[in-house]
Amino acid sequence: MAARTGRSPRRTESLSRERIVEAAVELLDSVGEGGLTFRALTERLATGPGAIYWHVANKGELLGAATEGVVAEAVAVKPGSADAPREEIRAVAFGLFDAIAEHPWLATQLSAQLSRSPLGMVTPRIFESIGRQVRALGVPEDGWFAATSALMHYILGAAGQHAANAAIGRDLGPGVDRGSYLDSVSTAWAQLDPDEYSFTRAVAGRLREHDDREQFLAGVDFILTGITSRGATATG
Amino acid sequence: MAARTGRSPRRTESLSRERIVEAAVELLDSVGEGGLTFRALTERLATGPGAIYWHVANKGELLGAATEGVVAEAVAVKPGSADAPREEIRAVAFGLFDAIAEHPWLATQLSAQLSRSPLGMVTPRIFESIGRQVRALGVPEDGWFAATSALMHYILGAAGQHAANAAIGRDLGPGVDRGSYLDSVSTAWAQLDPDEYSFTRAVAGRLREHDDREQFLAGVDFILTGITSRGATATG
DNA sequence: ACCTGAACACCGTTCAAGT
DNA sequence: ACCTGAACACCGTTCAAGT
Repeated sequence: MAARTGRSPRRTESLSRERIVEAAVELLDSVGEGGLTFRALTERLATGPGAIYWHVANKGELLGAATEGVVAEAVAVKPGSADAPREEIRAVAFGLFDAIAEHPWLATQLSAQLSRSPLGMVTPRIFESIGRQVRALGVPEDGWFAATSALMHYILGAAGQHAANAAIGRDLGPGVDRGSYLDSVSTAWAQLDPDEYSFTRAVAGRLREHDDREQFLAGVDFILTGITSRGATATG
Repeated sequence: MAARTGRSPRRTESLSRERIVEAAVELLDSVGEGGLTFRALTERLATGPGAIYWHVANKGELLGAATEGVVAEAVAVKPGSADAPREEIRAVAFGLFDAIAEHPWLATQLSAQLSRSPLGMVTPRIFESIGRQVRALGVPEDGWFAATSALMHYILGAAGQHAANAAIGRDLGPGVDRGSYLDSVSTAWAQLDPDEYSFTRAVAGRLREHDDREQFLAGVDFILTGITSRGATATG
């Protein structure tokens, strides 16, 4: 039976960049962005900080590698599928949506990462998987760049914000479920100043009913409609 | 002439939450997100950390207040204007776009802030200014929430990513201008693997030519088209 | 009520020394 | 080539003490 303890201190495999990044992802997932420290990492890997710095330049690079790994997995095309382009774009969008929901730290990291290095591989990877479907959609070539950029920006932005909202709902403690959390926000919106917030008050009820994924998809579809509608590719 | 030195150590006005937030914004603008430390803040305000903690609970609250102040200014409706709703939405979008371009730290903070407190005033403020125009656009009531959310998500997401890109261009050092930076990214994209990145390679040239604001606006217009096209408000 | 400033726990990173 | 672990500079935050 010799049950393995969850976190045995002995380290059999030697350290590697791969193992370090893996541990970083686990740490990010389990304790959040603030929980990824070199102290926690050295403990988990049963080593010292110097050993980590031998494989990784600094914390930023480590976060970059963690982000790239998770994103690569998320946007990977499922081998069998050859859906219509619209469906493929929805699939890529949901792939990222779910990845961010599963790894909430991705949201922050993606915006940080896209900024730090468009020369890195994260942006091209996402851009490519969306762009291929835009092309397949029959968008004229001079509209490819604008269409793909708009989709990518929306998907990353919206997925990040939905994930952030979901994270609150999760961290409320055992007594509060998602429904009652949305209720409280909805109620707060309904009590805003009637002059300054007439619109927000009017839709406060929708907040309670809305489905995150459905709403995320609605945005993707707005853009798809805009992209494929006649004349949409004209500039200016 | 008794010229006032830029940063005299004597502090005439007494400390206040307002002055602290103001100094935080200045610090964020001038030295970036990493530059906002309580050390730097105490020096600038000629005081001790305890004094700041008397007015502000912690660093998170300080960042929240800085964000809210700048956003409020950005989305404020210009009194004279009564443009068509489409133009108003473009104006709100550009207001946020420019605010983020001017205060790059806003991008990170907005996603952090929207997440931490939809009960706060940042989200409703943006939501309201966009939503009023959506209503004026004649979108049927059951589509208001989805349309406004999609626009808000796109605007915040895309503006943040454009600003991040712009920030790189800015930080390249005196020798490198924006044009040659885009050239280098464009060249890197053109050299990606032809099988894995056929689309990205094909549009690499567009990267060099593209105008950030124009492209940002194109995305807004895609969504506006999607929102106002027949049947767009039908759910799932 | 408002401010001072030393002190605390913790962080990322370095580096001489080991194998 | 790869790892150890003490040490360094810096961070956010606290709190007894002053006015």
